[in-house]
Amino acid sequence: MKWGKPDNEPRGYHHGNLKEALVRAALALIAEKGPAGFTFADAARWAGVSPAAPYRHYRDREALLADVARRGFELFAAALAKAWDEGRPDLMRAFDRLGKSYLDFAKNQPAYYSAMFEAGVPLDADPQLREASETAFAVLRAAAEKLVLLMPAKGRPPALMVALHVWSMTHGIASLFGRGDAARRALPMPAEELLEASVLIYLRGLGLTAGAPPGD
Amino acid sequence: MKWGKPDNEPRGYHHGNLKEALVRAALALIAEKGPAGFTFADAARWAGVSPAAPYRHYRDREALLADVARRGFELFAAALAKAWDEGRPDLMRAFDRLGKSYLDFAKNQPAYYSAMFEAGVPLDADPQLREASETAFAVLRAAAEKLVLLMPAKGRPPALMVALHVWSMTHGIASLFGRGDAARRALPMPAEELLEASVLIYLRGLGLTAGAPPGD
DNA sequence: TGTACATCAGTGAACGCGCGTTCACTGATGTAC
DNA sequence: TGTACATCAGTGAACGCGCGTTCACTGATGTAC
Repeated sequence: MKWGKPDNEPRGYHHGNLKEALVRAALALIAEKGPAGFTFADAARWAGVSPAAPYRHYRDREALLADVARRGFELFAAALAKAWDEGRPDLMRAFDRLGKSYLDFAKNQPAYYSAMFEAGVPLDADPQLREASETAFAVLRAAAEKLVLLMPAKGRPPALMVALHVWSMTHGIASLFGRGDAARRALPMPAEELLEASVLIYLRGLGLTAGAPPGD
Repeated sequence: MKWGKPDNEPRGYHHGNLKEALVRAALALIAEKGPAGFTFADAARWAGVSPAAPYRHYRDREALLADVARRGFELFAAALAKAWDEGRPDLMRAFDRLGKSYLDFAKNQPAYYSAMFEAGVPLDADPQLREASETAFAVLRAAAEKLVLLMPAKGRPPALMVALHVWSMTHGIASLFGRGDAARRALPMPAEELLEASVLIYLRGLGLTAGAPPGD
């Protein structure tokens, strides 16, 4: 599965799209061996260029990884925003979609997720990276803002806290059970259901749902 | 901080305690540069022996890491069991201690925590590793068992699910905000408080607390 | 208590390997006129 | 439209380095008698 390589049709002296190819190489290699499991030279080999070529596009391996993380956060933010859809048709349904979309991303884009949260890329490596990560979190936060407005003003919890809680639950599930690799634990139920139940119980704890208690 | 090395007092031909020293070396190096950031040779150097010496004790770097993870889970299980203390003096207080103890471990033993949850060590690398990890989780599960018994039998959720929920929340917070390194996000409140609030809201959602809503 | 011997836990030199990085280079592309 | 030239994006050879791993070895320790 090397969609970065023209494989048959041999390319000329110039690759033409090496930067993109390197990103794809990084993703493929992360998926295969984890974020620490590949080298700059590997990426070059995967893209079918000489080991010196990547230096035209990235200062070093770190910079490539940071770029992958940045792109990941941008895709992530877009996916979350689309799922949230400004809270339509109603907040509960939209919130549910938001959580599922988060898990979906972790499951279907494990390489991006890895680069974003597990590769140890410092967020300040690149202002654009930090910005992308904040944009993604802003979606969650905006959703929390709207949610807490459903509560009576008196005992209303800080929206930021609610956002952090939901983020933690979701990331916890994604990171412990979300992916299918060997290091993860087996689960008696799908991760999506585990998350949905957890968020429902949490929201009920906030007084936000009138639903039946779990188990009924 | 090389407590593994006799430093001044030069040792003889035999190290005497190399296995332990290698474990300490791994912990120190993980703390310094992350679980992927050290080599077998590094560990030997840190312990002050030749690069061939570690082979007398571990098949390879993976085996060393797995041993560190195993020891980590054993310490972890002991800490959790002590905090839970069979639910004394009452379940709520004991449960609160349990969560705090989890976060404590993540914060004070980041190197162990890393080896256990982030180094990608497959649990089946070693039966003892798997067993240790299950012993740790069993504490959480036993606590959840007792907790759900407080609920009316009718709408009682599966204890396993409750245990997984709490584990996810805690691991999520620990992994996103628990440690002080550069890759983590800043928080408007201490991680312990964030967790405590989250668990309280969750338990209220289960109908388990009569406490006031947050913010009052 | 002494001695011979087996076993254990280290040494240090050596190897092949792949990595990161640099360098002068060259083929391809774009642009000014 | 053609040509000269600058710039760009690759090459490939080279380097020093540290790693993982092996090997025959040796010093220290434990034990049988």
